[in-house]
Amino acid sequence: MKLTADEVKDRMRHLEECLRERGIKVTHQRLEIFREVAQSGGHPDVERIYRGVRKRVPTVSLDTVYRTLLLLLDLGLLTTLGPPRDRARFDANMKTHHHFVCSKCGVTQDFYHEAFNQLKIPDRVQEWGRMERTQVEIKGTCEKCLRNIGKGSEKK
Amino acid sequence: MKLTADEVKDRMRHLEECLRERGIKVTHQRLEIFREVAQSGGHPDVERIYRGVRKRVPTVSLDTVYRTLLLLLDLGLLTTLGPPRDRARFDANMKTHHHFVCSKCGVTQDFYHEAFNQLKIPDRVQEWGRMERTQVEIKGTCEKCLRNIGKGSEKK
DNA sequence: CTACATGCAAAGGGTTTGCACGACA
DNA sequence: TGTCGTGCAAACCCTTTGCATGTAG
Repeated sequence: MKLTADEVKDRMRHLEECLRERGIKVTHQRLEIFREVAQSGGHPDVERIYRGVRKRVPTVSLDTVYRTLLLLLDLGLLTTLGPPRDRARFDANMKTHHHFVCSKCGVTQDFYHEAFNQLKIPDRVQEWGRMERTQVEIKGTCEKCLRNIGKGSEKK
Repeated sequence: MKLTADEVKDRMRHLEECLRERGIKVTHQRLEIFREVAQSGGHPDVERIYRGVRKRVPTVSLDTVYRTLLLLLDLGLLTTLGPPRDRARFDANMKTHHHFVCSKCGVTQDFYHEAFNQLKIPDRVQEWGRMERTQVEIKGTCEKCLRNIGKGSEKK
């Protein structure tokens, strides 16, 4: 579920704005790290983002990637799958979308589905805080893992 | 969202059945580790489960807790929040339920809501594998974190 | 009795932190 | 030019693994 080239450009502009507004410096590394997540389809983890960015910024360090991703999370420019922080996998797609997660191998597929975008949140839940995004998460076993059943562990 | 005492007993019986069926030994540790997750409300992580079990089985070791939780996942007796394995938080509540996750502090609240239990999965998604559970995940900011805004970081 | 499970300790990986150098504003 | 960001390396987790001992079946 890749963003288009134009969408990426928009998001980059938005990033620069956000940074300037808050007096946070616009560095080459921050731009490229964000670009890497925005361009990538899928839900890259830190390691994958690091490898991608290094192709364009060979001197970037792993801890800068960590620090930048946490910064982008705080700014609300990225989200994570599942609870934040812990071994996170990042997502720059802020359009409402939904997930199919394989409970064997953990692979996560995005999909769009209009009917899932308008779910009414129960009133008592509304009171727990400020609601920001509603996503449907379907857990199951992906085709690949189904084929592997009985052929030993496909984990990790 | 605690299970009742009776539900815990049922789940324990079910666990013993599952283990025996597969010729896996029913040990004191396995029973108590499962009980700990089943009894606990919330979504304990490994550390918390370890501390709880140690009150009743003081000699249990952390790696046994890890091994047992992975075993229980494989048997389908537990689930995790978000993708499996990575820094998992466990859930023994296999009834269909939904989550509100605070994107600041990561706190996760369960809720039941009948309308969310019967969502129709799009056909093209059905084809990706075997669908097992559909959950709605609402991300937002919890009351507590909203009150803390501007008072410095409330993270971690 | 035998195979499997456990506990211990050490190794392995991922993430965070402290500090001096370098780059944006 | 001053301040914030970066890179490096070491520290700090959390998780997994190897092996001898213990125990359920």
